[in-house]
Amino acid sequence: MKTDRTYTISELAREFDVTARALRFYEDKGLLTPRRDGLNRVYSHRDRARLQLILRGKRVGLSLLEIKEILDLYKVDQRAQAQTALKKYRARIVAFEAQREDVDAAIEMLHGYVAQLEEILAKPAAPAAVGAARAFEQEAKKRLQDAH
Amino acid sequence: MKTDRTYTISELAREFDVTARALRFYEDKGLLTPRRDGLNRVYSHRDRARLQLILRGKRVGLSLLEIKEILDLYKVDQRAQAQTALKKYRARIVAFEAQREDVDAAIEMLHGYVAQLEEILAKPAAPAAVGAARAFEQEAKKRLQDAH
DNA sequence: GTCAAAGTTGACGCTAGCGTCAACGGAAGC
DNA sequence: GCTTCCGTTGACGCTAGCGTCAACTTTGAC
Repeated sequence: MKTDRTYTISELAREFDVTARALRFYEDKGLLTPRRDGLNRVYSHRDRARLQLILRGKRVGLSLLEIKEILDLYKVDQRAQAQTALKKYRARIVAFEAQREDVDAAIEMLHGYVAQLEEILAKPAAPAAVGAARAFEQEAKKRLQDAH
Repeated sequence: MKTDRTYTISELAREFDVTARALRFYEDKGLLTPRRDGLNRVYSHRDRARLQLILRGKRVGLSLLEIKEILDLYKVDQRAQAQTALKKYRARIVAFEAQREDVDAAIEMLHGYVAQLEEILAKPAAPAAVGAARAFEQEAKKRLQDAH
């Protein structure tokens, strides 16, 4: 596993579609600590992995501080700290599971909306009963409103 | 279904554990539009439902603008608009599914961390081989570090 | 009447998470 | 030499999402 490749700041920025400014910001906040070649930042394979975790954390709605906390729990090497780390991780898991439920609910809701819109669009003013179609639309609209 | 009960601002605030300030803010941003009794806001059962959606949206990481967009798509009543609404909803569904994957991945990751921490804690300096236990801890620690 | 509780509308403040200069330093091509 | 990238460190700016007064009204209890 020769993963000793390194990256420049703009390489990483391009790869993950963030700006170099963001990477420096994460460093300021202690989330990344690339080595230096003179002044220039040199990102290792592990820095890259951390960045992935940071971005994933952001996508699921964590603040940079929360992400840092999670990453920092690795520094644990005493038993007492391991205990509290464990607690925190477990709490996070519970929170994430709740969030997954929210996401699932949102998806379901949107599927419902989509289905209703599809129904409406599937009725392009029926030739034999325009009035009936109109009535149906009104009804569908009402249901949409009521869902609100 | 007699759901014509109404709510005051502080009732809703308490129920959903947000501040009255937040509710007024959502109104400013056009996400809620309660009726008025003089100056006082009167929230209906539908306002309450909208609030639930707003908060759920926030929990899954949507901005207030995005939430408003989704809610506003209901106002659609022309076919052309229904088409674009449909597209937007579908795009949202795709985005949410990606987010669910992120959440699942995060949960899995944390489960991995927890398992490793539990292993460490399950080895309280074995009586017959303290040295070996120490070595194990070092190894476990190394693996944790490498995961980073 | 008056007193407290709950409501109202501004208006200003604050944090997070960067974007956007400004001013500068090598290194590489010509 | 000069220019052109790519990088650096400040420093200021900006938006979102409220928190927090301030100053006032309305309403019910007593």
